[in-house]
Amino acid sequence: MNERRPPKIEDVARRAGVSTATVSRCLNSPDAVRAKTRSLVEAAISELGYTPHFGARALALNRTYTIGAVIPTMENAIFARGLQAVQERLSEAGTTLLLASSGYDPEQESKQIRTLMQRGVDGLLLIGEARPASTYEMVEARSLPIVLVWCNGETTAHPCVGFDNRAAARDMARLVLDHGHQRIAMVAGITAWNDRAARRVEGVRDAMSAAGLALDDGNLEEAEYSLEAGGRALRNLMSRPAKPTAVICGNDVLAAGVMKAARELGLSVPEDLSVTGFDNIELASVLDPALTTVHVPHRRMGWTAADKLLEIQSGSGPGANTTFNTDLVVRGSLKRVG
Amino acid sequence: MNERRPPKIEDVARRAGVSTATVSRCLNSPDAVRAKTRSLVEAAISELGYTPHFGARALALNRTYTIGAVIPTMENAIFARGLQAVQERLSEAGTTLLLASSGYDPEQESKQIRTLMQRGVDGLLLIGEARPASTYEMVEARSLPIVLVWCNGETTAHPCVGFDNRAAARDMARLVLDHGHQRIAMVAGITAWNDRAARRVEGVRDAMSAAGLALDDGNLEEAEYSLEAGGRALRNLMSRPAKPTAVICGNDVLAAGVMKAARELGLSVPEDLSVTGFDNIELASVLDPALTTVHVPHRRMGWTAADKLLEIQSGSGPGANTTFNTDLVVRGSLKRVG
DNA sequence: ACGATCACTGTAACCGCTTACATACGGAAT
DNA sequence: ATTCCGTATGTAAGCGGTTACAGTGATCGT
Repeated sequence: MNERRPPKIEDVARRAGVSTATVSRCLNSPDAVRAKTRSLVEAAISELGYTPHFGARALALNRTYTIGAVIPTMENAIFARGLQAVQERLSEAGTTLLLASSGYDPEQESKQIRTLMQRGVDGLLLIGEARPASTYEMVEARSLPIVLVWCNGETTAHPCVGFDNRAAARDMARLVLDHGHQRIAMVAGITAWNDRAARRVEGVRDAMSAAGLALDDGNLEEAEYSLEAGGRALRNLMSRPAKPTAVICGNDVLAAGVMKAARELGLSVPEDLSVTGFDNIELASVLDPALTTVHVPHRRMGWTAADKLLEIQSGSGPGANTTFNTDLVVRGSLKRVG
Repeated sequence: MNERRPPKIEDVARRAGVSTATVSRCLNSPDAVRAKTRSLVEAAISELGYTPHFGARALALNRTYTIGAVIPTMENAIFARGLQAVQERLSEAGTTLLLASSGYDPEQESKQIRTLMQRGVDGLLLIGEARPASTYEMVEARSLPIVLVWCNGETTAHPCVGFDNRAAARDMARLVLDHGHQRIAMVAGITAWNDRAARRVEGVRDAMSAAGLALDDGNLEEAEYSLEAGGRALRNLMSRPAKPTAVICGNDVLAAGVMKAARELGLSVPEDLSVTGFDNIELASVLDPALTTVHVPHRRMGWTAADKLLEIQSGSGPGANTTFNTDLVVRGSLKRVG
């Protein structure tokens, strides 16, 4: 019943006995108005419960205090944690995060970016560097600030905050090799339009070639981001002549799927099969045996990305890329052989 | 370099040789304009790459085609999946989801709601029913449509889409009792301002009382939503005189923490200790043994909530609450005793 | 042939806020 | 006292859409 329209700046002005300009100034540059006037205005504001109209502000300023992010999926924990960090930082700066997801599909991603741009976001946060040139062009046409996360800028000039996926995967593969494994297979994420997955494959390949081993159709499986896909991949690998003694996975979820399938195949981990993951999500620590994986500093990545976005937005140049170090987390799923 | 300002409706009008009103009509009520004119305008629009200014639209219509949601946390999968579904449905209807998180803190939640309201969201989606009256009042003052999820409206008149947490927990407890357990403990989520957690405790208590058993300080632990907290809770329970043979957990994450801690304590699940969860997140199926838990139809809940929100928004009344059924998922972590 | 009716389209007011510019005022310098 | 200047405030023109209302032809009935 009580649906009276919300107060506007004019109502505040009238009540405080000043002009709308003064009210606006109280809100946007408080020092420009005398302390006495200001307290008058502030009283009126709180009595009326006034709050500026978002659309009107966006129109007048051509600025929304919103940054948009497109992540591959909300359903899995990897991005959620990083984004949570981004959000924390942004909200300290009075900026809101508008979140969309693409389902790992570059076309969907482009569509979502378009939507975000229509809503006038002040900046864009995207995962990884691999996407069609047309997508980048669309963003550049509006010269929107953009920051890429989870990558280190190997193939793009856009500012990046992330880590070296390739080096991290190489380290993990070396670790597995150091444990005496020779028949090593990899279950990777889908590498098409996913540079994180692709770099991880390259990293593993680097280390294996250096040891005189090959990673090829015979011992490499790509699988979408799910437990089931990981399981299928393992079954495929195990149906080949040279069964691996270790499986390096492109992420923890695939590794969990692999471990589950191994159990179903009657293989015990790590006695019959060593398994490693990537990301170090919570899941990794509750598996039995616990998963050997690569720890990625999600939260620091998120904070830094947010900071960088705010910087760029406020005019200062994008500055250098930020590349974090990753750490190997050695747990029970990896065993020495030979 | 190419930072020319985006085209406005006037540019389109000029190019198509019509007035801005006609362009606007082409966009908003296409039937009101002659087909020939329309194609002229549409051509101009696509040549210029015109896209309406969000803020201007919001100002003129006093409507943002945005609905806001506040969830306790993005970091865990339960809400992510439901929200993903909400988003899918909304985006089909041309509406965007603006997401915020409260960290399970009612004060934070209120703050986030305020922020969303300032941004002019057309509706609100909240988790659960328990929150300070002042929060509800704030929303009602602006007569904003609101839908609650994950609950069944026991304590509120607001429209709800969810399930009966109490009944589901009761079913689970009965199942455990039917397996012969007598010394049963519960590790619940924090129940303050969290009706889901509270109802689940009540449900377990219902079933136990009916069996002549008590759930009290001696065999009930509350723990925040994390593996570690679940582990701590189990250690507490196990340090008491009457060690339980089964632990019913308020959610899967706590259950995973309990199972991990059990392992560390040298207890094997389910031989020494049965464990059950709630939510049936992916995690439940990769645990070893797999977790007996309650399946909740997250996706359908999300879809339905989105539909209801759109309905209310478009004027039709809120209609009845929707209550989904839950299912017990029986897996290896629960064993018969006695 | 003429007015009535209908289907489109144009004009311009308005949505609520910001801000360039004009104005008013008080005090310091002359 | 007059001029000048800086500070605080007011006035009003946008920002880019939507839409009530007015206007314009074309069509139709008589």
